Amino acid sequence: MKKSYNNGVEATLGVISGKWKPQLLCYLGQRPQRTCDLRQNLPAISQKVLTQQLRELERDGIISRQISGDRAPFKVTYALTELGHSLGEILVQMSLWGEQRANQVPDMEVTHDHEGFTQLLQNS
Amino acid sequence: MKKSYNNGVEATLGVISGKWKPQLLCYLGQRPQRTCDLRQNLPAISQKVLTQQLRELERDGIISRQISGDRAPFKVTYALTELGHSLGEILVQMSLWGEQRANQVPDMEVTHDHEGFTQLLQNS
DNA sequence: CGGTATCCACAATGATACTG
DNA sequence: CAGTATCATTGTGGATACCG
Repeated sequence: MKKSYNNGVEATLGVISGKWKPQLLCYLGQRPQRTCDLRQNLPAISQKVLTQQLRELERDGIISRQISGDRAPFKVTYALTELGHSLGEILVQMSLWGEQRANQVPDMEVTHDHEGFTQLLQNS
Repeated sequence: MKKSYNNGVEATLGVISGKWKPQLLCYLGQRPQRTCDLRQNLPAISQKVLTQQLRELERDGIISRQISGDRAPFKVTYALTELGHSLGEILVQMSLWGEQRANQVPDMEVTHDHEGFTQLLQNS
């Protein structure tokens, strides 16, 4: 069945929305990473949800998945695709806007700055 | 309690994510609107959820709410704030990215183009 | 007209145990 | 090491009735 959105904003949100996706995109923007690397960067995520979010990003063409090894233990590496890199400008802008906003609202904080996402831009 | 985000992207998503928020921002970007106007533009939304999403946007400083009339029936008008307008560039970029993507994926369509959001930019 | 209150359905995320 | 299966929990949105 055909997926229909009212506007492009919703379509984009459909790709980057997800509890861990911004962080995953940030880390993968720096360099390709193995599953265990991602788990180390995100200790709080469960195996199931990590796989879920990665599968969705892969299905949407944002990241690639490459397996090496013929038998367990396998080595799986995820990397941003060209389409993934094309999200760079949007993510940087969103990051900057969110940071500015957090600086103006007392009860809000942003723990990591936008630098991670700017690197995503450069590597493209 | 202090709301904490890992990065600015999540903070921004916290503001614009919501089933009807992109459409609400699009319509309010054109001109201020009364509740009944919004309901007419969005026939499928329930009263409860409409109020919910508007309250959240108001709490986040994206829109303003003005009541006129001392007794029922009241007249309530919503309008984008300056902060709301500052989302314009991000929304336009997201809209464009989403449209391009829909053009490349067979099973995806975007029914309204980005023009609505560009008007949001001009009125600021 | 605009909004609230209640109750309900479903989607998204999480915990845990298990597999090749 | 990476992933799946199952079940529990939570959050978001929807249906309906009612209020000033």
